[in-house]
Amino acid sequence: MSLDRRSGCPINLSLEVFGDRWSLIILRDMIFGGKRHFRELLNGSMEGIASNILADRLKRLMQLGMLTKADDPSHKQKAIYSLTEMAITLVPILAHLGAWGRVWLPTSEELSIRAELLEKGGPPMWEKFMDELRHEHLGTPLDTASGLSVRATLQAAYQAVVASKALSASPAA
Amino acid sequence: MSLDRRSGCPINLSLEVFGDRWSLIILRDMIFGGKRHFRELLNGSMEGIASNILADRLKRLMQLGMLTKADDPSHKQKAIYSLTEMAITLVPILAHLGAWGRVWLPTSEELSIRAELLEKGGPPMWEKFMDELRHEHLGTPLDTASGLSVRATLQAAYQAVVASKALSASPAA
DNA sequence: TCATCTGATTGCATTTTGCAATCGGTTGCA
DNA sequence: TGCAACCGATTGCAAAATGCAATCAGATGA
Repeated sequence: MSLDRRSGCPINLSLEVFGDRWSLIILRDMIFGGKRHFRELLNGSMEGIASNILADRLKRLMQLGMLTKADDPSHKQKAIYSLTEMAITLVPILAHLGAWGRVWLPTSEELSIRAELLEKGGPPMWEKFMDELRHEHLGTPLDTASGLSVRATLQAAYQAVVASKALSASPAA
Repeated sequence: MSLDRRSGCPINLSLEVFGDRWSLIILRDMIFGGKRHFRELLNGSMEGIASNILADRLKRLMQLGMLTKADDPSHKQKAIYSLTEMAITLVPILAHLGAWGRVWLPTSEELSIRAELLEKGGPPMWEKFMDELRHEHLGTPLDTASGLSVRATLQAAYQAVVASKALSASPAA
């Protein structure tokens, strides 16, 4: 996990940033899950990252300029991690990645509904989402004043699928 | 490099397919470089992959359904690797990845011109490119009969930058 | 007071990687 | 016919990365 710089190829350099098994997972949880704290990332992700790997990746992502860290005013020990613009602009890549995975890989229905929605929303939805992330993480004003946030919309769709699956599994209570 | 299936999340599953340092590099060289043989991939890529890693990744990508392998009729020992539709549909992801890397990472000018062109071309150019790849690798007919192939276009742009840089480096012969 | 939670760190076994040398078979050329 | 060059790999080995569990000191809440 060093900074080789094997070549100046854009694809290669991108891979050197997040071409490992965990960096993008962490960013995914921050972007789509709204996770900001070490413990949230440690326990919250389904994949179960180890704490030493998480610490290493957070440090690395900060060195690379993808994250910043700040003290949480509400708790002297708590650190808040924020996405930088560099990380926020990964949203279209994550959207494509999710769309591709949904088509070609054995994704679970609950988890792929969000990828489907994000794909259907297209660039306008991605832009709106990035604006919301900038507001959350960089403190920029939200110019588009619209009701439900993209994250909440995606989460609601997920909950709906989970609920409907639970219902069909046990039709009567 | 096993097939964990840590979770059914589309992004996670995608990462389990090409979330390592070499798989996407190999696919990049096949897609953009037109490489089809083991030796071409071994010696052709700037990053210098080791032969055992290359062999391992080719095997793995075949198991995952991203590549197929066939005998080269012209040479009893030669194997030809082909992209499957699953791999060809990575083109938009590679385009986005290149575009992102070009903005945020210290890419070399020669190598980033292709990413820039591919980004500017947008989905229509990607579709044309994918059609050409299907023709090369899957034998499907080329419905759009247009002059220069996308790969040749990108390559020409690359050569032009290389030539202009060489000129400005040594103005007179 | 004291259990719990905070962001980590340490030690250790396992796995993956990178590198160089090598393999048996094929080909093209003299 | 000889032989160097090339074909797609394979092997051995050292170094690095990973996964896992235990642990840390300080802060917090009851």
